[in-house]
Amino acid sequence: MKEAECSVIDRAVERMIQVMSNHGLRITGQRRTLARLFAEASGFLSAKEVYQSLEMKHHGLSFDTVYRNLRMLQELGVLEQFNFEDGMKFRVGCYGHKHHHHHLICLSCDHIYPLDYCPMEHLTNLPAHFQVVKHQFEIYGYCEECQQPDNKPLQDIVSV
Amino acid sequence: MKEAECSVIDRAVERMIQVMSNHGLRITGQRRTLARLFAEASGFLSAKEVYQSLEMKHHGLSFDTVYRNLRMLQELGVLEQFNFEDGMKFRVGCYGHKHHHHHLICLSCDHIYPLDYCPMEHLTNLPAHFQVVKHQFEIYGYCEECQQPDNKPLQDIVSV
DNA sequence: ATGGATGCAAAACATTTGCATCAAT
DNA sequence: ATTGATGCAAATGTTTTGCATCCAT
Repeated sequence: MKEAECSVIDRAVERMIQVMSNHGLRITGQRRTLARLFAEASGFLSAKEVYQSLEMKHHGLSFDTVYRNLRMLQELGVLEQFNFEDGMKFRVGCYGHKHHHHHLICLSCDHIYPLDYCPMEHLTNLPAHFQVVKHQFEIYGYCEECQQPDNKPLQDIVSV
Repeated sequence: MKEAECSVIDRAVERMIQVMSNHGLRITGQRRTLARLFAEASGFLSAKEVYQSLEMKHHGLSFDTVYRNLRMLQELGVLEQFNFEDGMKFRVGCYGHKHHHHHLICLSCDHIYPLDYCPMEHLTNLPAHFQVVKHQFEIYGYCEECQQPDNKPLQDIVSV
């Protein structure tokens, strides 16, 4: 990893730690590792993936601590939380990214690809009195490596 | 309920039952009630809601039967399945509707409002080699009745 | 030293599976 | 009568909670 990238990540880590500290929370080793994990992560992480990653450095780690810290970081606005096909996942919030974007998700290998398109920017006929808080836009399918002719969904072959 | 609507629903029920029958599945009383429930439902239903609804007519109903039948109908393409904020929900598939659409979901009262806009129709820069199977687009916020100034998400008041 | 963070155990909740029985075909 | 559908119980997986202990402040 290049030095420039390191300092970007380091700054992201410090920013997350600062938020926790500003809120009177204590900076434990696990929270430091957790912050670094998300600063370095390119995409979304599930609670299980976070656990498995932290557990390498912190033996005897328990799942509830992971959940508690994920929830805490989400409530502080540091992490974003989204329901995917296979469960809840987390990533650093929007302002930690260059810009807002969405994702193509491969149903076969679970890889996530960024999509530089946001439907909210193009949406015209939104009802006037709905106060938008957030939105979710995900495209599911098969990436180049995983494309197979027999990956066709069942709907296409059922006659109704 | 008007007669015309009844027959539309009746036809929807018969169509669903026909699909099950065509696949060699047996038409039990519960499956008949289940088909009618979804034919009459306007929006999405959770497994729990389905259970509670069926349980009124079928005493001693068990949850696993509900799950088995929901999964079966989803695999047959009769039902669509989506992960919402508060868990998995089901509704009759697209072709059972007038046309494809998305939803505005109220975070306060859980009501779902249709949105006649599909981002896939306007999407221009989709990577060439991604084979799209399905997509998800939901807007979360507060509907007219539920709007409150203090419904602001935490992110807006946290300085990072 | 104080109070928040942790690990442990156990609870809560949603979903799935094995198996004996029951009922649609 | 055959075989799939059901109810029951128990297992599984995920997330939460209570509590004693530990450690960052």
